[in-house]
Amino acid sequence: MKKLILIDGNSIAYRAFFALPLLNNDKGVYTNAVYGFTTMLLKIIQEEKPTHMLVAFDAGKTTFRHKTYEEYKGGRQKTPPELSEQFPLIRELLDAFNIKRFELDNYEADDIIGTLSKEAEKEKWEVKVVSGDKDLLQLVSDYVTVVLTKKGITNVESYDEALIDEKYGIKPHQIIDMKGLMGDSSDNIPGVPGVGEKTALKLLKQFGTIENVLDSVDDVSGKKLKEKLSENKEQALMSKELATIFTEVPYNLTLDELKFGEYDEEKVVSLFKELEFKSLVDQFDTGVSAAEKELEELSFDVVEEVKEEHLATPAAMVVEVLDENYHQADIAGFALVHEKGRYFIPTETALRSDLFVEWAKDETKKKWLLDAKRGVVVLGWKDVLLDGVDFDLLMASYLLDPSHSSHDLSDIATRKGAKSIQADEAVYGKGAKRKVPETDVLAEHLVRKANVIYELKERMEEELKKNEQFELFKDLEMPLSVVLGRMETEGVKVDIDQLKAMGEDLASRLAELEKHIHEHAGVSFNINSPKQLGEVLFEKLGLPVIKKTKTGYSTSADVLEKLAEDHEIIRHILHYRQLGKLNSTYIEGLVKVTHKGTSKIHTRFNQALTQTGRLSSTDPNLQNIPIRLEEGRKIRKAFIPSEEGWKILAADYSQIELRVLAHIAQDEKLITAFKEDMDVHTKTAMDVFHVSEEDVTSMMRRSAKAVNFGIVYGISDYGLSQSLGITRKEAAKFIERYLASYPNVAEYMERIIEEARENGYVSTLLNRRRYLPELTSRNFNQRSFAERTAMNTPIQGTAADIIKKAMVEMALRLEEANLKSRLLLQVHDELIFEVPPEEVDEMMKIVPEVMENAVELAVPLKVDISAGDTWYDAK
DNA sequence: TACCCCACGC
DNA sequence: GACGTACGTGGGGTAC
Repeated sequence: MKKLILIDGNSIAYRAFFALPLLNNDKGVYTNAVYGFTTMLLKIIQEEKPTHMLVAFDAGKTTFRHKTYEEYKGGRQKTPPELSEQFPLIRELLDAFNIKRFELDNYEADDIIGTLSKEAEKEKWEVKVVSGDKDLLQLVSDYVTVVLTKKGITNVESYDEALIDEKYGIKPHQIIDMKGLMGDSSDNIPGVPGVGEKTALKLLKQFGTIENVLDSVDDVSGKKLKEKLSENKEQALMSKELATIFTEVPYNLTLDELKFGEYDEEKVVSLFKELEFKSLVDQFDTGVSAAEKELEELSFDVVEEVKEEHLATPAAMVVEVLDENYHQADIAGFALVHEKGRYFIPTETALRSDLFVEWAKDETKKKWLLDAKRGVVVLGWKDVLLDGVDFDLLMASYLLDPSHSSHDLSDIATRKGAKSIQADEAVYGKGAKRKVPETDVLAEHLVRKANVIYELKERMEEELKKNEQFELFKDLEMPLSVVLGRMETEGVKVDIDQLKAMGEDLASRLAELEKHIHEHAGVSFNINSPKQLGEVLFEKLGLPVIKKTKTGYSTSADVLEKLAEDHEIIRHILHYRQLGKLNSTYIEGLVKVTHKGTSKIHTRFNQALTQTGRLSSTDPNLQNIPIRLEEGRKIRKAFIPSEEGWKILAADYSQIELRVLAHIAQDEKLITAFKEDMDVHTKTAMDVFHVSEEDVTSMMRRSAKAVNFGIVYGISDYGLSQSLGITRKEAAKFIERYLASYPNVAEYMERIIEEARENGYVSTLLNRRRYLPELTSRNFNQRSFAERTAMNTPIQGTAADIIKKAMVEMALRLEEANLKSRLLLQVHDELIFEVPPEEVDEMMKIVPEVMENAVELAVPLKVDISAGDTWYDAK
């Protein structure tokens, strides 16, 4: 049975505002109406357990009723600003709860509610209307109940036909007749003077409707009343009209769209935190609430010896590893859920079973996992091949909405309205306390997880298909996770002795520098402490303070650069910082994670994290190995092929983002520039400064490059001003000139923002999505940020799509051609391979071919490639 | 342990 | 006008 709750947003907000004292949070934002609204909402959800919900708001000042009666709602007190400023927060709240809200010019919330309640009634849904306004009672029927606030906000009364009859002695449809007669001072509906509730009801009991009353005025008892009725005939009819809810509002919603149930708990909690609704935060915070929730009984078997019957497919599969870093990690246990049953399989039982191992590697046996790469890699380390992965809930969740910061199964389950399960953290503990629990606890938790995966697979795929993201999911990200898993498992070989030698060299130079700096300062202090450094520079040495941070003086590189002239010590400090970074992050950091026996580093690529679709790399991050300064670049000499005589081959896309921009914006000038393989920064300089190629100075090119950079990364005028060392105004002018030079780009920027506002999201070439709810934010910064994101994400995201596609195709090609070459790393626009000497020539041909033809754009894609003995030499 | 500052890559 | 402004990861310091 479907149950629809329709809430009169304005009415409830007003009630809440006046019922509660003016609360505000520490930022001075008033929150009492939001708070009241929230408690009301939660109560309704909890008590009514609706399947569908909608909150309607009044839009604007005038409605069609003003045409009938100019004075409609006249004389009303203006909404207090303390209340109006809370409406955007209420909208935000509803969005966080994934509750549809709706408002429409010319119509009141009542009319929207009326229309939808009639609609739902036709479908025989149960409808509850929530408001503080008695007018709504006219909607009551066999299917529709109206819940009116009594005192305060959570004190309510449900009206059905019987209660209306009991209270008023009339039918719901007569409510409008009652209003017509008695009027409504709050809406400035006149009614008939001298007629109040009592008289109105008496008349209606006798005559039924206003029309009948007026037609039979002669039969009305009381001389005065007769007179009043005759005199105010028109007014009474008009009043009835005004009180009548219009139930044919044109709306573009379907009832199905009002579905309620899946929402982002994180968003809700973070909004509650922002609003300082402490009690609600406690109630909602994931760990707590999930742990407290009663879990439904779920039966399962613990497998003692793997048999055929345990291995039906398709099967949801959990390969549990507690360590965040799954490389060479212990498996805590397995769970399988399929149509034949639910099973927990202890690690050893599974791994020593030939049946299980054969099943795992059988491509035709379909497996559904959460984080397939994790499962594949961890089993790979145990020499168990996992094939036939047919569904990855992690990837599905990420593609549907990358903005969720957690893809913990319990979070996904909550969001998607699946059976709730405990968060891993609640079962395993966190930090130092994290450990494998008792077997029965573990077994049940794993089975529950597999069960959720099993439950959600179809629905997630449906959603992906609806979004036209199924191909992206199935043909790109899923195969890519296998490719990435292989890259991670393969690892990159490092020359550990060379790293250590560089470290020793750095250490001694750092000691030298430290001595110099302390001498210059006249005091011994920790140079790595921004606090101590700030005190030395700005208090002891009295250097001018350029910038402050929240906690003290800023000592960032750009600040220090500005002080370089003022004191000799600054150069040394900058150098110290540079070498210190190299030593701690890159030398010590890399040595720490290099496997002793194999001298290899196994990073993990996070495929479900960035908002744009790029990958990220952790433990260690191999996507930020130094290159720009020679000193740091030398680190790359330590990255070597894993086999004697092999080469490192690096292939990078040239200006892929700007090529993508040229394509998306269909900008002829840019397209031509790329077709002619021009230097794009020089070309930009020519166009922006209106000079010929010969007249482009290095300064102009540098500026043009910075602007192009800004376009690609979506930086603001402020960001551009920082990178060019100019004022914000100048930077803004610069951007303006750029856009004037490339009108199609300017047009694209406008169009994409408009489109994003309409759709609520932007997409890439391969339909990757990013939702941008802040585009309608009342906060200038949030909105501007969302606008830049709207412009930038399709560019960066499409570039990510392209290289991902190239990776998947490259893996296929290597296999087909039976090549020994291996893909090792991806650095956003660059692929790193290790290649046996006899394959170098072939790879130098194949790699660019695959990369350049990954997709077809209006401009050619260009790949630069080179090979060398180390990563350093592949330049 | 959580946060800040700083710095590396794209 | 809006006062904070590409995306990531990681190391070191510091306050709790």
